[in-house]
Amino acid sequence: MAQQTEAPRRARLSRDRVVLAALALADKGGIESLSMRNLAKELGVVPMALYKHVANKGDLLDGMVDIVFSEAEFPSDGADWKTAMRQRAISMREALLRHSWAIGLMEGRMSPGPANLRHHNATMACMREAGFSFRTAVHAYNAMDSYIYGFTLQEKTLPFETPEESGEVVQTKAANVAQTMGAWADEYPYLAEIVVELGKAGFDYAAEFEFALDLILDGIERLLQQA
Amino acid sequence: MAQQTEAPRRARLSRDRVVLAALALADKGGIESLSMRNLAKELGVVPMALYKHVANKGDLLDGMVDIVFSEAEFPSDGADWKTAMRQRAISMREALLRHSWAIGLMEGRMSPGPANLRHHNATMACMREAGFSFRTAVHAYNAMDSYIYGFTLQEKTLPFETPEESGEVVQTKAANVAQTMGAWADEYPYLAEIVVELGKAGFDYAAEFEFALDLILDGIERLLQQA
DNA sequence: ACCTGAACACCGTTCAAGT
DNA sequence: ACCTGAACACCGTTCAAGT
Repeated sequence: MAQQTEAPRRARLSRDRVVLAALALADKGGIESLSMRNLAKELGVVPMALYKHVANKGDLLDGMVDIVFSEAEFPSDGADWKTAMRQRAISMREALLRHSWAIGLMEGRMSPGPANLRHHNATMACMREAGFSFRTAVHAYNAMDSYIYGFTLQEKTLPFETPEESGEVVQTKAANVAQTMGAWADEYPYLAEIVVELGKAGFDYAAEFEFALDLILDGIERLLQQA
Repeated sequence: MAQQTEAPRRARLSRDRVVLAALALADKGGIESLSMRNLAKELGVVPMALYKHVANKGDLLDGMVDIVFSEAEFPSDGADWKTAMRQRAISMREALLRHSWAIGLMEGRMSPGPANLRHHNATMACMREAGFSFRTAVHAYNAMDSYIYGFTLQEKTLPFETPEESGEVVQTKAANVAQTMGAWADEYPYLAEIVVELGKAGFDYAAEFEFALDLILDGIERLLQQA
């Protein structure tokens, strides 16, 4: 009783609490703001207390990445492969936008978590059961994931804003570009076109994502028809 | 004369020497081994000496990224768009493999260097002059770059080795996967297929890259025929 | 003009100690 | 069993001083 009122804000630590707090911290301030020391402060604890619940910072990142996988939809049994793959891609982009620090960490970690395994297995299952050969399914999976990771990687850093937002950031970059181009602006007319046109109209990331996604899905569909 | 023999290994610093040494350091030990302090040591100088030649670490990275752009081929005037784009993609992948620390930094920096500007302008020029509309050229450029960045991002971290190499790393991951899967191995048959098949046969990254690259290029070509 | 040295506010992690 | 405190070997960068 006395203990409970003495430190009411300091619930017992656990691996889940540590990993979820780390995820929230990275979402808010970016991966570079996630330090063991900052995380400890956020949890009202001394840095070393964390090491009772995660082995080290890499183990912490493993846990965070698996939460991101758990947020991405995966194909359910018997779904039409093309709509299932389309939905998977859109859902994965959304999860990666919510947690953009995760993009470069999704495939590289050596200890994949349960959500990771479930996701990859379900995606391969969907393609194989739709009639794709093993090798063609690998090609198709590679094409889609490379596109998803690459698109979100750019989306996270590109300065072009969505049509709804102001063009403030674009104008900063445009100013920098103009400065760098200096007197040679005439040398780069097509680059100027991009800066001007996308600065004016904005950049609809969701529509842009789906454009090339459908281009790739149509290409994959053709592989199935040939086989 | 005396000065020259007194400190023969310590040539005058310059921005170029600093940036090139930083690039070599990142290539050798990864971006996490590139610190201002390590770089200074490599150049036989005290950390603070670097700040006379680069404004800060971000400015240093800007310089490094532009060197990577300078190593990637870009379409020359009047080239056939499809072969030029194919060659650009292959050359960009090769440059990114040599400098894989750069993948997430290529498009985000706010102060693009001269090689960066030249590359983007030449690529847009090639598409526009081939008859693509501005919007379609943007769609196509986005599709290709997302794929290139995403593929190399995975290639840099994926544990599958090329057919020529031993399967050592794959077996480490396979062991980890098996351990995580534990008694539920039967739940993930399609994942097991990947681990077993690619563990046996290896993964031909260059061929895999070109497979989906051609799929995308064919899709883009169809856009031109429709317009 | 260019380089140095000391200092400040940070990192991840180990180790021995407290409760 | 869980948390703490001090310490070690690191970061990027500022500021005042040297040559």
